[in-house]
Amino acid sequence: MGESREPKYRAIADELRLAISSPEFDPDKPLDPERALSKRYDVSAATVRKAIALLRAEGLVDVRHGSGVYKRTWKPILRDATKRLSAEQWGAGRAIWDADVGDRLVTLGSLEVRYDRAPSRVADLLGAEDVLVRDRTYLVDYRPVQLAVSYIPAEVARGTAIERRDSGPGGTFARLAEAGLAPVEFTETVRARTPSPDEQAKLRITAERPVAEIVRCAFTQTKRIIEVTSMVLDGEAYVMQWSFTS
Amino acid sequence: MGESREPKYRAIADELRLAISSPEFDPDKPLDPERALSKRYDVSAATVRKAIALLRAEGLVDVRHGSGVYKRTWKPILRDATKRLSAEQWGAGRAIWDADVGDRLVTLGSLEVRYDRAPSRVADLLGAEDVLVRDRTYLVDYRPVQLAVSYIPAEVARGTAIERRDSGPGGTFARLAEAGLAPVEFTETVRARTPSPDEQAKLRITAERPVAEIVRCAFTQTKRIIEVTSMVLDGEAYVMQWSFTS
DNA sequence: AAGTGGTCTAGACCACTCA
DNA sequence: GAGTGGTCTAGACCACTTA
Repeated sequence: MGESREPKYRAIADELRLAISSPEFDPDKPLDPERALSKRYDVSAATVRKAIALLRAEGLVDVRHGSGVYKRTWKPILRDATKRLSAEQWGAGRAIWDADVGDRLVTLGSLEVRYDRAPSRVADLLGAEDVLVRDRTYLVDYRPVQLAVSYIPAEVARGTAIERRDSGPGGTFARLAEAGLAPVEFTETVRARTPSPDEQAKLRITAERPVAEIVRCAFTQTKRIIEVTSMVLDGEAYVMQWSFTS
Repeated sequence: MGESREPKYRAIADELRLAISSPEFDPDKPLDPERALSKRYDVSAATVRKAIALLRAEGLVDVRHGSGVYKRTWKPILRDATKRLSAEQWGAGRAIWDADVGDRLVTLGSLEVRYDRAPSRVADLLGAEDVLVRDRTYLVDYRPVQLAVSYIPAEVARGTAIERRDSGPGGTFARLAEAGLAPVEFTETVRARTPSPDEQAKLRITAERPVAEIVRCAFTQTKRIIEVTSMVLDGEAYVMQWSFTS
């Protein structure tokens, strides 16, 4: 009996998923520890671990080494790239996912500004090797959710507020506009992938959890790429949105 | 000696990653089998498996049960949502990733058309419970890379070519236009996440490999949502792109 | 100090592919 | 049938958190 085509670790993952999906499940209390689950389901510890690894990849639990496995409570952040364009008119109040609409406290975790050589791909896009690099991390509720690195040709940035940590009201784009190089068109290129070891450390996620990588090119009126930004977002933390006309 | 903060399975993954990254590595020949690697590195089979699981999540290898582990050779497909708008002018020839520009053979793997009840979220968006569902799978090189499910209010689709498997020249949108319901504005909402068991089976990927879920709402001139499509893309197979103005 | 998750071993047996 | 990956066991020891 027990048809059991499904591996044990998947069956256990299914049960745990169901258990924590209840709204009554207290997110401040850990799940039963691995050893207890191992006894309850009468399987080896390794099998329980595989089940938990699955839930972890799905973003349903946070694992704290030495402490326990906790239900993850997280409302994703809505990143609306084209908000200024049309979101209020077309998309408002019609969200598919239960996401916060940008009003959540997104804070700057760290910021480093330096002159450097651009990575070859970025250099190709910008048509410049020497660049100003603005490298930063964003936090929500003290949790890192996004890495962003911007590249601007050094000749453009030199002597402007762009090279200061605080680039002033309106930020980098406002300064570019003042220099007659206002970005008017943007292209965002996106991949869903697994994080590099470096990104895992900075975002404090495991190798199994997906991230979205967004590379944004900002074009001036003369179709010159004036700024390139590479962003890496914790996949579970964000919902991204774009609007466009046919 | 042997500082070795790095777990063995990561070190082995690093070595294998390096080995297959060589352009000379023959993608038609499998890597050395697990048992051989286990001997070579003097570790248990489980440790080798963990290393290979990592490469698999990164999309670097394809594992064929009973056959072996193969280097994955795959150029991602460029999905340019706003191509008609501006890609030729602004983005052309300036790609960050080495992607095929849509000319690759993307074929229909399966297509099912039926009338049904809409999932509650879709019903909310459409303002209709009874819908025509167009459910399809797309292949590239005989490999499933995308699942797409479209929902159109039943009252709109009934009696038009939309309810036929072949919806005619220009497809569904052309038929909607003929009915005076041309989609003119689109909102695409995107998440990077892990696939559900069903999606894993259909896309033939494992739970660790990320997918991108895109929900597209098509608006008519009167700001009515006339069509909702949910797409699930193999994250490693696609590069997505959007363009917009400030 | 006690309890948690993280890594690892040395096996066993099953499911699948391929010549 | 020989060889491959997939699941699983019953341990051991280490790293980290909490009190």
